[in-house]
Order: sequence, then structure tokens, then C-alpha cells
Amino acid sequence: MPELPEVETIIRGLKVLEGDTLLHLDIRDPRLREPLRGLCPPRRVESVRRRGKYILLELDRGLLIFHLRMTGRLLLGEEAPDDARLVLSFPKQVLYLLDRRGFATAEYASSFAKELGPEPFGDLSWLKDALRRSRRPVKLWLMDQRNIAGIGNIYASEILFHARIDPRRPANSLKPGEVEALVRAIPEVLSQAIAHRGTTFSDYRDARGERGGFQEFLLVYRREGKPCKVCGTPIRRIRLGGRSTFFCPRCQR
DNA sequence: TAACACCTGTTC
DNA sequence: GAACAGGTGTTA
Repeated sequence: MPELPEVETIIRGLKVLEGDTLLHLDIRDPRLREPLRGLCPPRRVESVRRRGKYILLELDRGLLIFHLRMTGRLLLGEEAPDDARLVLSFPKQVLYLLDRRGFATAEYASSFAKELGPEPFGDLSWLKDALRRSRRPVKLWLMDQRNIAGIGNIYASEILFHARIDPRRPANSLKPGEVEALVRAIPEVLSQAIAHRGTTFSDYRDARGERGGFQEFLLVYRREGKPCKVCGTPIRRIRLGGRSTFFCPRCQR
């Protein structure tokens, strides 16, 4: 479910846990037992951070790493519901994991060691060389977390619309001006989405259970057949790497 | 690089 | 019944 803007919104809500002490662990989904082995409360939460689409709780010893995949939710509340897969108890609240599909992961590790590309903010001038090394369609390149971290199916389509680039174009075919447009579009689209607290279609909620608002501002994603908000041409949907991909055939070349 | 697997729920 | 869903890890 969540891409970078949703995960960022969640971790901002979870920062209230910094300095709090994890008192008890209730692992209700047996698949989470093995990856959480070795986590023995009490443990103090030193910081709550994000890396790509991962949520990190740095403890006084070790690291709790969550990935919500498609339908996971990480929520703060007074009491966990019966269908929670994992419940972390703190002195005055509980943090619990819900996931109707059950793809979400939680693990305890001594350090964060995933193969992730750089964060999509700051100086992105490295994109030029990186894109040159791949012939894959640029949309699939953007969604590959080893290239750049945090971009998923919604924002890949949105970013390419903003940059006016056809999602099927090979990454190494982009001209300098197009790479520049991409360098501008990536942080712009993601920052706007964070400002609106992410995109909610059905499952996504922040740490307090609130929906995001960026779905109102999407220009192509899930707008198949509707007029492009720039030129009026019907938005097209195609499949790329098995995923629905939306674009304006006139604005994006 | 593509298909499939992991799962359940919703929509056509 | 079939297709689809914010993701990613494994396999052919």
C-alpha cells in the first residue's frame, strides 16, 4: 500500500514513541515469530525513522524494521483489535500491526542492511549517469528500489506525467532536458504528496488512523479514459512489468 | 525480464 | 468468474 509519502506520514505520527519504553510484545501472527526472535522487552525507543518504504524503530539495543507492503497499517491506540497481527505495548498506548492480506513484514535486527538506492531528495544529479546504465522502461527503473528508494506504482506514473516522459521510454534514452525534468519532478511530486499526508484509496491510514488527501490531486493514476487535466486527451492505461501504468499520450513523449 | 508467489477483499 | 489492488522476493 504505502509508498514514500505514506510511510513518511506514518513515521511522523510514530515519533511520539521516541523516549518511550516498549514493555510487552504480543506476536499473534506466527509468521512474525522467527523474524522477531531476540527482541526482549523492556526496550527504549531511541528514534523513529524512515528509509525508502521501511519504517525503523531504533531501540536502545537493535532495530525494529517494518515494511507494510500492500495493505499493512501501523496504528497507535489505547487497545489493539482482535485481528492485530502484532501488538507492542507502551506505558500509555499500544502500537499494532493490521494487514488484511498479510504481506507486511516486521523484523528485529542489529542494523539496517537492505539494498536500497539513495533517497529521492537533495542533489539528484547522480540520476543522469544511473539512468544511462539501463535500457529498462523508465517507469520500471524508478520503481526498482535498488536504483532509488521510495517510489511505487502511484508516484512513478505521477512523476513521469510531471516530467512529460512516456513511461515506456528506455531509461538510457532520456535526453539531458528530460533528465532535468525528472530531477525536478521527483522531489516535487513526493513533497506535495507528503504535504497532503499521502494517498488513500482504500487501506492506507496514518498512525492515528487518518486517511491521506493526495488522491484529490492525482493527475493520471487511476484516471483511465478521463480527460488529461492539461490537454484534455483521454488518459491511457497500459501494463508495464505487470503493473497498471497511467499516462497522457499527448503530454508524455 | 517475466511469471509467479505470497494473501484477501473488492469490483466488474 | 475474472480481474484488479499502494510491494517485493524467488524462480524459470
